Amino acid sequence: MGRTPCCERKGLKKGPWGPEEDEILINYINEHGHGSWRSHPKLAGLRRCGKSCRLRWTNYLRPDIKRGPFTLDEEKLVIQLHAILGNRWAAIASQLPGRTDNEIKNLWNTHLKKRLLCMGVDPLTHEPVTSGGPTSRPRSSPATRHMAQWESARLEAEARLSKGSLFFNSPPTSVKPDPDFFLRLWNSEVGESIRKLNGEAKTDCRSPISQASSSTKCGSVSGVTVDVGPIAAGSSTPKSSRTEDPIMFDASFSSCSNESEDSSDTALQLLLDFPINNDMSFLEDVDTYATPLQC
DNA sequence: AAGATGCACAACCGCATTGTG
DNA sequence: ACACAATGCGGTTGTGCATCT
Repeated sequence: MGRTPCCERKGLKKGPWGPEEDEILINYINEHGHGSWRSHPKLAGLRRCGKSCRLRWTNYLRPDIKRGPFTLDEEKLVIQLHAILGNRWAAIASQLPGRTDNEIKNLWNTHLKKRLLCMGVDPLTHEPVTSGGPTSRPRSSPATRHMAQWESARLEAEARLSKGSLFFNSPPTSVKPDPDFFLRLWNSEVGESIRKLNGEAKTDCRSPISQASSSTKCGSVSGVTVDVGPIAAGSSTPKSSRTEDPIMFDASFSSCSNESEDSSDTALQLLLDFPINNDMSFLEDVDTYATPLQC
């Protein structure tokens, strides 16, 4: 579809960026804004393609990027969001201020995936590994059980959402489950109010989201007010679904059947109940689970 | 000490999506 | 409605560094 070849012109530099190039790019963007990435390198005097400039800026040079290792809260959040969203790194990154999709992707591929495997949890499905997988832990460890429980609720909810128009009023052709629903749910006032209720009832079992939101390290997840999107339109892409229409969401949410409510409640409840202080303690036990040799 | 191996991360590639005329 | 350009995104690769043998 009209894909434009990148770096097709001869003489464009590839590979690692040098400090001079970084400086040129930063100076140019500070002065002119990034504008059109395509015309950028030429105007800035860089022998790079626009795509390369954009990537360098968004993944490395942007001033709001948080460098340094991921905190435990951030890692927990990544795991939970991955269970909801799958490999949608940009969507996950949007919940972690200062972190880039590339960074999260790398974190997942180099650390978290292995650690989940060591825990006996399939990093793709977040289900327990059934056959003698690469785990030395009992398959029925609390973390495993809870993840399986969560996954089963999620799948159940997705199945119901996909077959029913009750939730989304989606066109008949749209049978794909919408994982964004959960993200929107997390970020919605509904989710927040339930989190609050949950927090009052069980202060020790707050979701990592709310925990992260109260943490100065992890930023402003709860600062997001309702961002629920056109559920009725059944859209599944983050960009197109961001219409910020809480009323529509509330209407859909409150008009759903008891069954659907049950499933979303179950899913949300599991999110809220996620045992961050206990069952996910494996994350803190880096020495035990970090290296494959010790699995 | 030197080579082999593994790991972490930056960058690239190519497809998908969105915007525009 | 269509074609094309621009941008976004996820998968993959390359490279430098650290650790191991």
